Formats: sequence, C-alpha cells, structure tokens
Amino acid sequence: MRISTRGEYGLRAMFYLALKHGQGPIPLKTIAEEQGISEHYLEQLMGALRRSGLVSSVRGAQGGYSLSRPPKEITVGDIIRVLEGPITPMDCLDGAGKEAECGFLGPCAMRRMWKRLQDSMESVLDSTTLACLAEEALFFEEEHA
Amino acid sequence: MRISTRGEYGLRAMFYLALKHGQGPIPLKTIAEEQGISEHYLEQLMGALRRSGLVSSVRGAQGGYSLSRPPKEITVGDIIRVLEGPITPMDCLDGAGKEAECGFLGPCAMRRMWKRLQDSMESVLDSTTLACLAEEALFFEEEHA
DNA sequence: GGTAATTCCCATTGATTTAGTCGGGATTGA
DNA sequence: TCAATCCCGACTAAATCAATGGGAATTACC
Repeated sequence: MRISTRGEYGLRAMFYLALKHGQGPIPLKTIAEEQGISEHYLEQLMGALRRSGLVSSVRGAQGGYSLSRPPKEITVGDIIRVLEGPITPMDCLDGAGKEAECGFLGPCAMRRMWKRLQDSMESVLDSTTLACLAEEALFFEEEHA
Repeated sequence: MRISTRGEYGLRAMFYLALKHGQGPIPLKTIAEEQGISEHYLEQLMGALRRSGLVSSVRGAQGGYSLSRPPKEITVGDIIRVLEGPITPMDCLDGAGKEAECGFLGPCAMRRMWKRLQDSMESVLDSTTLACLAEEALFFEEEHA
C-alpha cells in the first residue's frame, strides 16, 4: 500500500512547478536540484506527465517545464494516476472486464470492502489540488515564522 | 497502491475461517482448495498470521487452523498489517523516526495530505471486521437467491 | 506401534518492478 | 555557432513478489 518514488517525486516536482506557476518554463535541472531528485530519473517522470497533458515543455535554451493548467485545476489524483496507474487496492475494481475473474461478482463481500477503500482513497486524492498544497504550505510557513 | 496477493489471499483465508468459526481446526488444504490458492504459498501466510496471534493451529491429523478470537474482534486492518506491513502511503508517516528524513517536518504540505490519505484508509480497514464481511456476504447471497 | 494426516521450517527460484544510470540525438535562444 | 535544454531508448542492480521443493516434527486413529 505504498506510493513509490515515481508518485512521490512526481508530486514534489509538480508542487514545485505550482509554486513557480506563471514564471515561464522551469528547467528540469532546477526542479531536480531544488527537490533533491536524480535529474535523469525525474526526466522520465516529466516525460509521462507531459504525454498525459499535465505539463507542457519548451525545448532549447531557456526552456523547461510548466503546468499546462492552473494549480487549482490539477489534483493529486491526476498526478498519481499518471505515474502510478489507477488508484485501486485491487485489480478487480479497475473496470476493463477484470472484475469477472474472481467469480464472485454479486456476492463478493470483500470486493465491496475494497470498493469502499478505493472510494475513500480517491476522495482524498481527487479533492486535493496543487493550489491546496501550495496554500497549505504557505499557511504553515507563516505559522512557524 | 495495490494490495498484493499476500493481503488478498490472507484475507480470503481468514474470511473462510470466519465462516467456519466454532467448527474446530480447518486444515490448510481445505482452505486452499476452497479459495483456489496455492497450498504452499498460503502456508507461509498462515505462518505469519499464527505468529501474530490472529489464528491458532493444531498440528497432526485432524489438525488445522482456527481464528484465535471471534470474527467480530478481528478487523481487516489487523490482517493487512500482518501480511503487508503498516498501512501507509508514505514511509515518513510510519513513526519510528523515519519522518525526519524529508527535512520538511513542520511545513510539509504533502506530508499532511499523505496523512489524510492514511487516515481515510485506516478508517475503512479498521472499521471492517470479519464478522461484517461474513454478514454482508450472507445478506447479498439471500438477496440474489 | 504404525501410518496417514497435518503443521512447521528453511532454502531456492523465476518473473516482475523499482529506481535509477548511460549515452546520444533534436531543438532553440543568445 | 554553441550552450542549454528537452527527448528517447537501452541497460542494470537490487528488491520484491509469488510461488516451489524437500523434509522434519507432531498427532489422531487403527
């Protein structure tokens, strides 16, 4: 039940981009250094985020990555789904016909429990936006100042 | 964010034992056949569950496994923690001093988000007992009859 | 007491995933 | 042009997953 470094690093990178939103493209190198992440590894993650449309990139000198939507329109769930796949504790909940496998479609009590778990996970991840995170970080920074 | 087969199989086995609770020890072979799980693999899981005190075992002929507490006193969370480790999306939430690692103890907005996720997961898993699952299964079986 | 049933324990293995690394090619601003 | 940057595919070492295999210890039953 762990998020891997893909999700963790990817979210941290996106959080950083949210803080810099509106300041033009940020080079990968800056993000990686600032967040203490291997540059090459982060590159792979940013590639996935770009292909999914969450960030856009500009090549060449002065290039870099930026959010393709405002921070309040990007949820943590969006990011995690791109980097970690569907948010589900059990494959049988992931649509795509896989549910037939267990042979207890109707009366599978465990499946209903897993579904409740999935719903509770998605409700947290889909209700938290990058803007939420940035705001929260700012609030607690002030409080500790 | 997936439960592995350890948690899945282990829960299924425990659910089966809950249905048979009070009928004496159930041999591993029966559980494995009934639930379609590799006997040898399930053996390892039952070993862990025994060492954690959730089931007790009787060796020799007529032996087997049984729940060491009534089904309503065993939660899904109990089982998952034994077989999958602590329920947490991120290591830094798992006490034991690991939290210092990220260097953002106070103002880490992401950490607070992960904590909310963890809480929501634990609240589902810790509030569902084997008795709940058994009851639910019975209810839906009737409904579909 | 013998035997079959059964748990218990340790080691091994093949496949997959994770968390990177490496090297180079394409694009663009100055 | 050239330096900064993104882009892409291949490779790898380590860990984890999902078992498999072999055999020792225990016990009910005849």
